[in-house]
Amino acid sequence: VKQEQKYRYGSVQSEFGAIVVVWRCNNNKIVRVFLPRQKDIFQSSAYYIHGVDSIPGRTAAKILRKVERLSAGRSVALHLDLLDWGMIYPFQKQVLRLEYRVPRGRVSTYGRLARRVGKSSVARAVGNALARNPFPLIIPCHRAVRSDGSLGGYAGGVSMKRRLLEYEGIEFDEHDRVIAGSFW
DNA sequence: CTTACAAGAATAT
DNA sequence: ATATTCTTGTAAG
Repeated sequence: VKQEQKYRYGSVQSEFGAIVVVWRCNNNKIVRVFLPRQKDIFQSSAYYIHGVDSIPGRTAAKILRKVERLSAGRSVALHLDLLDWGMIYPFQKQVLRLEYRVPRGRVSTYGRLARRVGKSSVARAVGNALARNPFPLIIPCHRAVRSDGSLGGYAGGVSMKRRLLEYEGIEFDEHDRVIAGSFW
C-alpha cells in the first residue's frame, strides 16, 4: 500500500507488558505506538517487516524513556513534531491534536470533543478516530470517556485505561464512572 | 434504573 | 456500496 519504507522499532517494559515504538527511518519520526494488548497486531503487520530490531539512537532512547514514564501515568512533555502525521486523515488529525490538549488529571467525552471540533453530532466519529489513535499514551486517548462518565473502550484494554487515569488522580464512583467535575 | 434504537460522521473492506 | 465503530440522546419498559 506504500512504497518501500524502512522502519525501526524499540520497546520498553511496562507494568502492562511490552510497549513498542516504531520510527520511520528517513525522517526519524514516530509512526506508531503499540500497546501490550496490540502485540499481535504489531507482529502481523507486514507493513513493518522492515522494522527489524535495531539499536535506537540517542534521541530514540530518550523518547523510549518518556514513553515508559507515560505508561506509569507520569507527566511527560513530548512535542507533537516528533510524530509522523503523514498518513493521517485531516479529521483524525484534528481530533488527535485536540485530545493532546486534554490536561493530565482530567478527562473529556467523545461528545464534548465533537463539539469542540465542530458539530455535536460527530461523537461517534470522534470515538472512531481515537480508536485508531496511532500514538496511544503520547496522544492521551485514555482521557476520553463516555458522556455518563463510564470508561468506554481502549485499544490497550479497559483495565489499563482505568489504571492510567487513576495514576492521574481521576476518581471513580461505585459503578466505575468518572465522578463529575473533572471534565475538560 | 435498564434496555432499545435511530441518527450520524468517518473509516475500513 | 456496505459494514463497522472507544457514542449520544431520547423513548419506552
